[in-house]
Amino acid sequence: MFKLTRKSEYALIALRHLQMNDTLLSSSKEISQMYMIPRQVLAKVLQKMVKLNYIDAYKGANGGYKLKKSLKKIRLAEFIEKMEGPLGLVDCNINDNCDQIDYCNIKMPINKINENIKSVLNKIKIADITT
Amino acid sequence: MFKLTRKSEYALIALRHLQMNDTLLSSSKEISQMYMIPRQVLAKVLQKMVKLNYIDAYKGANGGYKLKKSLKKIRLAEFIEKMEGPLGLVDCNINDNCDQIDYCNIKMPINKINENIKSVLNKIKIADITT
DNA sequence: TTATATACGACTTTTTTGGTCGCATATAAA
DNA sequence: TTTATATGCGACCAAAAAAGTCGTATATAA
Repeated sequence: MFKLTRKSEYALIALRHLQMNDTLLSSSKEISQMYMIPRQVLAKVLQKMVKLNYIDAYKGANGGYKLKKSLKKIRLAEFIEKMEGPLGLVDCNINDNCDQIDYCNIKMPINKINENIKSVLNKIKIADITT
Repeated sequence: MFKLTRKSEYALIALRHLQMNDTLLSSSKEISQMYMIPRQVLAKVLQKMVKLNYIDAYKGANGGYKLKKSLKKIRLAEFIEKMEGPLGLVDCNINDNCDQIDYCNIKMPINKINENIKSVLNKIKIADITT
């Protein structure tokens, strides 16, 4: 209703783990076991972060993941949006095929709130919440 | 993922309508038709707002709803929490029977973010987004 | 060559949300 | 006092989103 998906939680947990083990590689197996996260789910989250250039992947035996970007430089709102789509109080700001749009009396003001929330979340860096 | 439920949207739309028609009663039928909102769903939302003391209900023919509390005095975060449960980035802050809690490395910092978000949403009054 | 890692699409299950139905109760007005 | 029309509410069903699983391909260190 007004919270992150589990995938984003897993992502944050994984990022923190990678940060703490910055010198070595960490595999999805290792992380999933340590934090009781379903392996395959975590794997996909990690793969997504690879694509988003947050982390690097190394294939093959002894492979794993490693931070690519400093967590101090990743803004929270940006991260959430990339991981789980546009953030905003209501849908209509995002996908504009809303039946009620002609009758809706709260669209514009809600847009302002969305901007406020984004701005708050963008002042926060991932490192702020994992350190 | 990070937005209001439709019920809260409906609630906001209804509140605004009631505000504009402050002198008379508005029925759920009237509001549902005007904004293309399913009648029964809206009815429940209105009933909930009655229980929460935001609006007054008048039964019987010519009955309907009327604002009870000024929208200028209702804080957004408080409203959202009462309408759809605790708000926060992650569940674990709320319901503490989380399997991962012992292993989770982000709980406390996330709590701070939750407080930030709440504080932002609490500075906003319903009237701010319906006027 | 084998064991072990990532990559990824298809699929299923579970949970949450959205919406419907039926019936009880209250009340204004004919 | 009957009728039409409102709210109140619990049980139920449907749709959508989120969470999790499975199978298979590919890369690579030992």
